[in-house]
Amino acid sequence: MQIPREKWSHNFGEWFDKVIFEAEIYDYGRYPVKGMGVWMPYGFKIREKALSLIRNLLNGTGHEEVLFPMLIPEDLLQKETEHIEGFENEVFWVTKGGLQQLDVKLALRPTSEVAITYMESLWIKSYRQLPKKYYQIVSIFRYETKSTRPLIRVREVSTFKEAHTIHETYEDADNQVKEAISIYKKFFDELGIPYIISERPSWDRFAGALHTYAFDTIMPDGRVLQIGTVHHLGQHFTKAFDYKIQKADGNLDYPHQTSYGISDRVIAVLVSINGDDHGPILTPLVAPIQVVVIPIPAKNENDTTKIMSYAKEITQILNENNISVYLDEEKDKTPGEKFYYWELKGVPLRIELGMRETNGGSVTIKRRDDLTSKVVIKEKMVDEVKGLLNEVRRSVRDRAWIFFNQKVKFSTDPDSAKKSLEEGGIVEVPWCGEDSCGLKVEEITGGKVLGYPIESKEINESCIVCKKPAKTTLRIAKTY
RNA sequence: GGGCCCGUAGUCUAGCUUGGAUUAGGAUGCGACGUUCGGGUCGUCGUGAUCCCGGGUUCAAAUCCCGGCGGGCCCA
Repeated sequence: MQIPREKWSHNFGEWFDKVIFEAEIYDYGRYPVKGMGVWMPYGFKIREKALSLIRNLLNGTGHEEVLFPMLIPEDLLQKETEHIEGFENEVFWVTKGGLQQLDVKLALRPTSEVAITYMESLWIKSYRQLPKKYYQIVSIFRYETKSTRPLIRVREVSTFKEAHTIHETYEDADNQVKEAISIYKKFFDELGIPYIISERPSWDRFAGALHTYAFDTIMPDGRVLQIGTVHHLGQHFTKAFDYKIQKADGNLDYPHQTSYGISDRVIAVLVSINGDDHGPILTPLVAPIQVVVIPIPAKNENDTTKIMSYAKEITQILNENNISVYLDEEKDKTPGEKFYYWELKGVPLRIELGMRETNGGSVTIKRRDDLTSKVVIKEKMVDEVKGLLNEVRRSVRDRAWIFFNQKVKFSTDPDSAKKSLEEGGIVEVPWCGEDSCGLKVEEITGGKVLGYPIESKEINESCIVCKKPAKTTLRIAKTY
């Protein structure tokens, strides 16, 4: 049996707000500052699992975790004019200390390029110290004025996983960009989040970047969400700081940098991507509880006592085998009520234990994703549970990719492109490579340009706007 | 950037147009007791609201007017 996905797909906004609130993931809209929410214990655990995955990936590739101050003085932020222009409308400022007006305003970091470049200029003087790869997981702030949304468009991104690297040459930085992309691929693959990677067009690059590559995914309602970005910064920031290093050949030159980051949105996607009308289905990798044990009381107290002690035994076995398990002993709730509750929490597997199982020395294991159940004897339970956790993980990931791939389409004329956009998802159109045509595409289709593939595709089509031979495809979508 | 809608217990909501007696009603949640328990059991009792904030009109404001704050939607 498949739980329907009506509300999930057709009424996604409501579904999402309800789920993160009722599943006690993120309390949004009640804390009295616009655009800021509270991570509740259950959500915090999901967040931690995702963070530990990215930490492992970054640590394993020579990145070192650091922690910079949250405040950046105005003069530092203004070192790089293009950069500040890209952000100036959305910076939060600290202007007072107590009753005193500050001489130098302090910005709540919107991102950390300038802060990190400044310190790098003090720490790193020679090519022999390069490459250097730093990262930090911190809050960043953006003064969004309207349409804030929980986890998706917030004023405080509370888990910005930002990496900053510095290199001797352009090529070294370019290779770092490739490594970053492969790290992010692994990250999203592990989490079972489908994505498409595009190079952002010139008018939509990160302020101060030579190249911006972005990971985008498609939400249940068909709108596209940016979930990760990788920037080749070139010498932009090091020049602004007039920061040179000694190169291998003895000359002094500005080092090259990259930066890349992933926001809270990854949690929004984790919760949404595998959902159905009963709630989310958390991939076992991030599920705070992988297995919930639900005892089914018997007709008489004596038997019920037996069932309860059997349930405890089962719970303990799973626990000892490193499976995160929770026994729902609540007496005043009926099993049915518990089923709904734990489905809303997205727990991937549940074990139902009644008189049948207790007498038979067996367990009934039910999958959250398709509600199929399996009865196995106690001795085989641990292997079976581990197998099923992997199975659920694989199966929700496949399902997510199928959903995603169905929503990526190709159009050669504006009308059908526009029509496809209305249906949601990403539309690829042939493009000559000119910015003017790219901007025109947004105008004639009503979509937003995501960018173009990193490896240009050979296509025998003519540009959707100017009809000259197309060099590549341009991806457009309705975005968040 | 332009336009529109909304704000009532923890949550959802009735009441607002036509101001006054509905004790601001209900559902859900929460607590207690009992009853149930292989997909949201039922009943009784209890708990819970500065009707977003400030000002104005009025004998009288949840209700009308103005401002603010907050939430949402559409267009660009």
